[in-house]
Amino acid sequence: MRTVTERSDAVLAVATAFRRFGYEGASISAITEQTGLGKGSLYNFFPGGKEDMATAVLDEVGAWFQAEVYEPLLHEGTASARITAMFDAVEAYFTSRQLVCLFGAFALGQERTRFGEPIQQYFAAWIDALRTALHDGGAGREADDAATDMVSGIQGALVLARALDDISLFHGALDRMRARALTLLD
Amino acid sequence: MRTVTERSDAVLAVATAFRRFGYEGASISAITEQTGLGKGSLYNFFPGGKEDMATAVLDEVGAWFQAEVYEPLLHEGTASARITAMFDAVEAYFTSRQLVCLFGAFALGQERTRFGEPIQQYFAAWIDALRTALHDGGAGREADDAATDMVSGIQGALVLARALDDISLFHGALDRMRARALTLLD
DNA sequence: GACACTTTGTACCTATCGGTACATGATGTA
DNA sequence: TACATCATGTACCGATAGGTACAAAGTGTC
Repeated sequence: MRTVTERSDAVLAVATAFRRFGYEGASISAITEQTGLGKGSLYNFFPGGKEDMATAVLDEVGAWFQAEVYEPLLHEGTASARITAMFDAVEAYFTSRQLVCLFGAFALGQERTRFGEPIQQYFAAWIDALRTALHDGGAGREADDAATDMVSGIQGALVLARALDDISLFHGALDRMRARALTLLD
Repeated sequence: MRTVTERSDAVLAVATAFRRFGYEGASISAITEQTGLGKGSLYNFFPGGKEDMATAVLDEVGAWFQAEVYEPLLHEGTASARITAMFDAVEAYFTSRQLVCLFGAFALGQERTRFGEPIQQYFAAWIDALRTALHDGGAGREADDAATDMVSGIQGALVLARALDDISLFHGALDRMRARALTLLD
């Protein structure tokens, strides 16, 4: 029997493959095995091949962050509630995805050349939204540095937690950042 | 004319190739072009092939950090001088190496499986040495978290500075960490 | 149930992958 | 200067890379 898939499901499956193998390490046959999709399906959904797949994956992840992280940071509730919600969302997101941020991982390799624009956009939008929330909460001049430090701190925590294979390092680092954010407000 | 190289020079050249292309992205022919060494030389110096090259590179970098960062953190001068020296050394090191920490980059990809042990060793030794210096300087119970936060913070700053292609983000982040370290001492 | 359209598996292509073999050239030591 | 040792370039290998072509099978619409 032949199972039929839609593109949006394929994107999610391919994202998992990239998280596991990296961009260069994800050969088409590795993607095939990981996702259960044959070459026919992959090249049907992504006519541009591997680069097309990666673009679609980055788009999907970027859209998710836009809707679930950046937008809420700008609009809903008090500043401290918005910032707490950001940490909660991000913690749950990466915890369920092997502690891999594809944008961060791509930034460290030569993939940065190919996908520089979406990578830049992802981090710039994140820092911008967080800075706004911090500013709204009365963080004043510190908002700028604090926003970059927190986004950077999350990336560093992902690296270290993976390196030492200890997820509690990730949770601990986020807890301390949450606490620091709250002291900046009030 | 034939130019003759020694292994230690080859290791440094190969390291540059891995920084530029990543482990999976560094094909033998790419390494050949980047380093100027032919296959004959490469497989003479590194009989085990690519994995052998990476092991040698990680060994070299690990030894450099041991001698230039961890040891000084444990021995020479006052705690604040030792910690300042660490930040200076690390800042100069990564600035002159395209803002790539090979251990961090490998930790984010599937290379982690292959090189898990040296990766773990690198970060554990770093955190340990820094914690000791902070403790010596009177940081008390905070020394533990501060040490992991700083090592993690450096990794995050590398990611973010590369992602936004803005080296000043790296310098700025390190300046703030230096300042924070000093407030923990005294 | 006919028909257009999308999804899927398979066979096949060329280029490049990592790696080996080995003759030739350079180097240091006696 | 003879000789052992180490470094180097080149030719070659099978396996796999990413990608194409296309016929068969599913799916939605009327």
